[in-house]
Amino acid sequence: MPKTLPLLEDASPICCDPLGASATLSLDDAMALAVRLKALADPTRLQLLAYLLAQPNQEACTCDLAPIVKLSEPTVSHHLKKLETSGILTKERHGMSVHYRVVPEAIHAIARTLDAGTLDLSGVL
Amino acid sequence: MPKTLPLLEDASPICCDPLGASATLSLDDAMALAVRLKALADPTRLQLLAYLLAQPNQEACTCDLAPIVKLSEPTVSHHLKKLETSGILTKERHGMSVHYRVVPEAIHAIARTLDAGTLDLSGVL
DNA sequence: CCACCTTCTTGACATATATCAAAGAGGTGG
DNA sequence: CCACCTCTTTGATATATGTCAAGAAGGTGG
Repeated sequence: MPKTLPLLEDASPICCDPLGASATLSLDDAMALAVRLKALADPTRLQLLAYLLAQPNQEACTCDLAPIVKLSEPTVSHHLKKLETSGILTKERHGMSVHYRVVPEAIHAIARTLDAGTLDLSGVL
Repeated sequence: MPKTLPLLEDASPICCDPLGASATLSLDDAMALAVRLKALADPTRLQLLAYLLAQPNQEACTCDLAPIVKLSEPTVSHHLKKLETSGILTKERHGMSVHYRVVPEAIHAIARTLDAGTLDLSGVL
């Protein structure tokens, strides 16, 4: 008999109803959205993205992007890869250099999900 | 004489113009936006937020939120604090319990910044 | 094939983050 | 004041992430 009043042995706090109902956002969906937001949630990547958005065709090569953020090229390459694998950029070889281009729909889809008021994921997955 | 052809000793790659011009997004601005996006970029916090958004007044107490994500209360408290210090939630004591409430304008401002096409920060800072 | 340019991968390291158990802080009610 | 409830802080730990140097990979041009 460890406690003075066992009361509800298992759990169930008193302050509020269980209502463990609707998870509203499954863990899978939450992780999928989090991956995309994580890709954006870094100052370096935001600077790279802002630069790309400001270019005529929203594209640039790595050698243009590295000086912008004043980091080593391997580091910039790492960031660009993260943006690419999240679907925010596409990459394309042009001769020796590689051009990264913005995928505006990807950013739009994330913005719309946030603005929907319910974190609805339709259109993002 | 380490190299066969020194050429351009300092730097300046050949592939593209320097054009180191417009940074388009200052490091300060990029960090400010990154802090807000980082607050959202976690599956647990997205689930908490989705639950709050689905509540009548977009608010709930910690004891409601912990069972939703199946994590310990200290951990949930940590996540809620991160959302609060990013301006995405507000907190308010009601007797023994603490109620967290969504600040829709904060989420809206982030969504608008992403959707603007230039990562313009007006309205977010 | 060789020298060179651009980009990427690997390995190493420091920092940041998510998580929990234990203890503290704030509040209610006998 | 004391027992209890709710929530947060602290300390510890494991994992993830950002960064660079060094070297590899892909491509161009003599």
